[in-house]
Amino acid sequence: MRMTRYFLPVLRETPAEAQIASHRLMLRAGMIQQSSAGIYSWLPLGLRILRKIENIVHEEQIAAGHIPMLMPTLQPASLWQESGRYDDYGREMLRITDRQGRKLLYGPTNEEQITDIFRAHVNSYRDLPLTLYHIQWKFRDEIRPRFGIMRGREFLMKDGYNFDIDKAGAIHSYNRHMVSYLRTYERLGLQAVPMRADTGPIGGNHSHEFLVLADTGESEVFFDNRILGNRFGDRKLDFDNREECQGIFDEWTSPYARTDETHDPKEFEDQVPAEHRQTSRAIEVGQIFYFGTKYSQPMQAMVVDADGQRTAVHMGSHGIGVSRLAGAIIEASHDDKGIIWPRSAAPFDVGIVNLAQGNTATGEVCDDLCTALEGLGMEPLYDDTRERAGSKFATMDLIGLPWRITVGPRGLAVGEVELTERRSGESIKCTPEAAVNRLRSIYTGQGG
RNA sequence: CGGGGCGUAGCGCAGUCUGGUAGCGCGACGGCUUUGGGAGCCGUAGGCCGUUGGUUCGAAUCCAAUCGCCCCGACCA
Repeated sequence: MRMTRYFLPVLRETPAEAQIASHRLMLRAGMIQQSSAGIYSWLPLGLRILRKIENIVHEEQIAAGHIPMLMPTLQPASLWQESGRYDDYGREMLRITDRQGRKLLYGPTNEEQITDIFRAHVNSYRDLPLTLYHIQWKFRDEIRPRFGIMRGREFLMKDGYNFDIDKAGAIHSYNRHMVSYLRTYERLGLQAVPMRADTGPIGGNHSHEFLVLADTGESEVFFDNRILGNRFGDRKLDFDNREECQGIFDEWTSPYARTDETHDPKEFEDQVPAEHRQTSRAIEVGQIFYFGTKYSQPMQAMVVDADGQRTAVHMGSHGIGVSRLAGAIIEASHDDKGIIWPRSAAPFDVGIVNLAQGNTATGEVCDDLCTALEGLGMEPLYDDTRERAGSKFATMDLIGLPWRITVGPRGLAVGEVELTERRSGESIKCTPEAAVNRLRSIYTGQGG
């Protein structure tokens, strides 16, 4: 992508309303623009990041055997009256009346909607287990939206719903979600710690939240810091194997880890040696619930079991805040110059900086680099503007692409460009071909 | 919703107390000189001072209402 043909409205100064790093940097990097309180437009760069995160979430859900679909943003009030939540949910629910006087609401979550779909089509235990999910915009009319997209009113969330014949099956679904979420966060370069949580308005009696440690987080958390060494890594796993999933679940949930809602100071002291007790602020980036028959019972989502008896299905729901993850990654990965994207979420893979726009030699090399990188399936962002070097570097640092190739007349005179890693700031000087090869080996593990 | 604050050019702000024809920096645009870490000089464009009503000869400034936004708290992906 050539920058002169792109839309990248970066800001040199920080808008006054932005208090935390992610909000500041998202505005400055031209990722988002506020529309009204807690509601944002996603500008082209921001959209790319959102899509990258979404894709990873999709891949991990599908790997776990979950099935994608899409439900609407607007739901009929009648479904929520059936579950009893139309009155319970309170003022966070945005209620809308259409021209016919029908009551609608902008969905804050989709338990009712999915249960309605399920009960219309599934009648037998033979069709279970089933887990459906979607990634869709949600609206919660927060009392006080803040911190940019971290606590927006409109936000993009992946929410999944499992249907199982009994509690044991639903607990396996719960564990499977735990594993799929751990893998998702790890791919995004985040260390998210599962912590025992309250169930809130979703209800139920079994829930974990996933928290990314960050000073600007809204939650206070208490945990055994030995859990920070846990990595999923590249281990293989059969998601249908209950023991394997339970093993991963146990591995990640046996160390003490609680949010302030469930924290018990006495248990903390009893279970965790003083040198491992840690307290921190953290950002909640996901939550999983098992709630049994809370919705299936009132909404009559029944199947016939192996004995021919009609029985309410056991359900759970599972959410990852996709738009919030964009902010959480920035909170966890930035410096005073700007964002540092992990490769998996970066809007472009590499930035190409032409230091002498208009110079035939540098122009040709930059064009060739773009062609070569695109040929390898990478996405370069080519700064072909007439800005000065300092300004171009500052922009690249701000938007945080993992790699930068700098092409200038001085280096080209000896046949060299410069390949710089954003995270470490380390540079090597090499031929353009060598730079491409280096990136190829990093991105595909091939060549050299 | 309780408490605090703010709406003046695309962005950051001054001017408001003490009423008198709207200013600075950055950015944009044009020219010249520069050109490997946010250049220099000269010039240009851009504002119903959030909105409505009032006081006044005169309102960004005083008064009232209203809309919006931000921060702290209770709620949440």
